[in-house]
Amino acid sequence: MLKKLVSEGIITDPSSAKGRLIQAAARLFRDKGYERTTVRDLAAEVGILSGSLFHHFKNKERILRAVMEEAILLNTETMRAALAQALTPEDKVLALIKCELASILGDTGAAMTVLVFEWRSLNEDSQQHILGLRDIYETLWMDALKEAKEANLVVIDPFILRRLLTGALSWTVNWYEQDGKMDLDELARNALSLAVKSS
Amino acid sequence: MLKKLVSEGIITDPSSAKGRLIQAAARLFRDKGYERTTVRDLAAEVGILSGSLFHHFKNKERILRAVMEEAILLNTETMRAALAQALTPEDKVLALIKCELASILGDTGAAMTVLVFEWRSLNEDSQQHILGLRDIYETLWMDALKEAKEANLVVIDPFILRRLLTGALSWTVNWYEQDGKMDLDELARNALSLAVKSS
DNA sequence: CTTTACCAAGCAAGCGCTTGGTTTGTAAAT
DNA sequence: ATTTACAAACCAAGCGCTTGCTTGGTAAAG
Repeated sequence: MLKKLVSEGIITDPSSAKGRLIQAAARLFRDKGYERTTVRDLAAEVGILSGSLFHHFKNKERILRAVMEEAILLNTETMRAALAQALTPEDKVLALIKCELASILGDTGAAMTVLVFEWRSLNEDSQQHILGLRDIYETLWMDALKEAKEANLVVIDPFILRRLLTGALSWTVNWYEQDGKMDLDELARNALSLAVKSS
Repeated sequence: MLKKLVSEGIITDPSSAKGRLIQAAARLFRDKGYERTTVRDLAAEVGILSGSLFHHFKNKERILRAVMEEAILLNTETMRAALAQALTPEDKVLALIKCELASILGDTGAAMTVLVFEWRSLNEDSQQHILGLRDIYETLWMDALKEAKEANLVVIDPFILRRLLTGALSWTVNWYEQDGKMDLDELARNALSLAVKSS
């Protein structure tokens, strides 16, 4: 999945200098916040001087944008693949919940957290750009929830449900412990029980 | 409610210079973020020079702390008052949901948003201090949810449920429109339907 | 011999905060 | 009623530091 996207030029190779920079930026932006992270912090993390950053990105904000963009693109593809395996409407919703939790709590977690918490630091153009990518992602969700609604699995309006779910799932980053007693699948089932009536 | 807390010295009078400063800070911190808001922005908003801020607060971080502290104190009292009126376990949960939504989407919304999004900008001491105030607030929630669980209104573990709900409700600040077709009560009922089985 | 990736040095602007002094509000003393 | 005393609120100026970013040049790779 990742390899395919890299070879297609959609996502930067994580082993390249630029790719390592994006990953380091995701971690730093999550841990210290975008504003509190200096270009010197960023450069030190990948072993270069601060001025050299601007060979790869024209300014600091573009680094933030790249972090967010690659996270969305990767997770949209992951979700599409998972949906292809799911059969029933309930399976699809569960698959989406699992994917979203995995993206938030797994490898791309730093970038996803940045996507949620550092939105304001993007300029108008970048916000518009990322918003476009998010629309694709959100369409996958809405299609699945509408289908669940038609199957009477869901009582609330799908739009409202999606938004309440977005909050509930995003927030897990603030409390869920990867090594605790509850594994990701159980968390996903708990979240599903909020959304659907049966099961 | 507010008057009582002001007269008891728990909350700063919003019409005083310091009070207006706290309210302006809440708005600016929400709209631009804490780091992006300068002490000059802050001072201009209340019509003084930047240096004069430090007569009221010893540093910028203390302003952030005051914003958060007063929001929690006020909303804890509001919740306590609402709980006193609720009879059944389901009523209590609905009352808490309404209170939390009102605090996020109403007058104290700016401060509550800051509380969620600017946590990292507090120093260690302040985080500890605010955490203590949050514990009181959260205890009210946990008592109500445990009661609902015992009454078989709730299937999930109350701790997990509270955390999923926290996210779902906090997130409303990013999409709910005050003047849209759905009023706060209907939103609250939708949120309740996530949490409890009946109704 | 051109392109890519970096370094070395530093600039201009903006930041939080300090300092010393002036105004304003308040209340007791005359 | 006027004066005296004092603290609270604010101004004017600017210091020391950090910030994102630029510039001109070098090393290495193909």
